[in-house]
Amino acid sequence: MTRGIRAEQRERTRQALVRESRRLFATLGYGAVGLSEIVRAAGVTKGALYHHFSSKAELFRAVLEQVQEEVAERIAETADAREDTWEQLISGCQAFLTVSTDPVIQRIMLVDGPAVLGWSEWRAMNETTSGRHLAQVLGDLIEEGTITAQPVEPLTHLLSGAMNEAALWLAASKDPADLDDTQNALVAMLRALRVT
Amino acid sequence: MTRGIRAEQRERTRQALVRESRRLFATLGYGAVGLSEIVRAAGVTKGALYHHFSSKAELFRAVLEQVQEEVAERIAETADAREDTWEQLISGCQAFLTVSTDPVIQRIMLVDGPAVLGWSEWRAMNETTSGRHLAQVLGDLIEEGTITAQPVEPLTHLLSGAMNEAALWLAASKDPADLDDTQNALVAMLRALRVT
DNA sequence: AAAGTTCACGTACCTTCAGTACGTGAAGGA
DNA sequence: TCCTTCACGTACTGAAGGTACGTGAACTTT
Repeated sequence: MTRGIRAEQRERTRQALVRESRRLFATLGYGAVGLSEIVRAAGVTKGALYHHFSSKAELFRAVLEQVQEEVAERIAETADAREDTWEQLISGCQAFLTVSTDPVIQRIMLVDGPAVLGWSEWRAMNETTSGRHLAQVLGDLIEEGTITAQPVEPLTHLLSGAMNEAALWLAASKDPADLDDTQNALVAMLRALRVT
Repeated sequence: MTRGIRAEQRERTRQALVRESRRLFATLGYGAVGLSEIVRAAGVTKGALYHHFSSKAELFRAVLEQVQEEVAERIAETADAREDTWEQLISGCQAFLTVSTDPVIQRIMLVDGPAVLGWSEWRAMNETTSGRHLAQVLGDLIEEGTITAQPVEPLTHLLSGAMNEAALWLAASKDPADLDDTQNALVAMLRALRVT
């Protein structure tokens, strides 16, 4: 079956819009990028943009969704290589710190994301991607008795926030030893959760 | 000595601008508040606003500064009541979680702050207020041998980020037990830093 | 295959917003 | 008393996000 020449073209323009706006949002920040700049880079007009997205914020939302999925995939890839649940947690956290050092991911996912979409919506999106993996692993570890029985949600937010902030700092830091130091401190804190 | 009727009036308008914009930024968010709305609420015109602040972002910066100082003061108040350095850390962290639950502080300090001023500048401001207290106490604890010797900065960012995110979650949560659960989990993680 | 319908845009326009240029009148100094 | 300074107010501008409507090619129907 042919996919239809029209549907094909539609998908191409949509992808061009997402791709170019992702690049511009990442380098200049959401607020500093105008729609005219985006459509010029994508080779279309504002009419096309508003045919695909109902607002600038929703275009950003589409970009953020793409970024989130990429991050989640790369983390899951690393974590799922391990058999032991505990080691999945450790390697997953380390993978997050490594991946999130990318300035592109930083600006879109960690800085502009909450401000543009509002924190609660940003949280909800996170929950469906990389946040779910963390909560899942933590829940497994509690169930198998590796870490102390306790509510999962507070723990998830504490760790997620710690890693977000650490990633932002690491990206701006110059000393390459900082990454090691941070990972060591993080692992020490994680170990605190284990039953003795 | 008279302070001068002109300097007095100047201060009054400036404070009115900061006060009203703080209220509006907190309720609607930085992006959704227009300057016209602010000057109308403050009872002045845009000419006055731009006489005091060179841009909308710098007005926000003044507001954020005020909020940061208030938060830092309230935390220092709680922490300094304790003699033991370790207990200063614990009570300070708990105070932060309590204070930062205020939605006004949330939106300005944690959500819009990094996006409007950029993360690095936001970090720098934090460092001069509440962030300094945390780094100070952690440094003291390392020096007195209470917690394991390690670089202070990674630790500071991990904890700071953990508390920021937890505060945002707590403000949105409905179960009052969440606060206790979070504080327990946080204290458990802090205890992990102690030398055995 | 011809006529009708849908749809993926392009064009032109509107509204609102941050920011600026300049005027003004009262406060302060000489 | 005259001159200067300064804390605003007024009027305007450019650009931004968003909208109304037109159009031609792709699909559907008969």
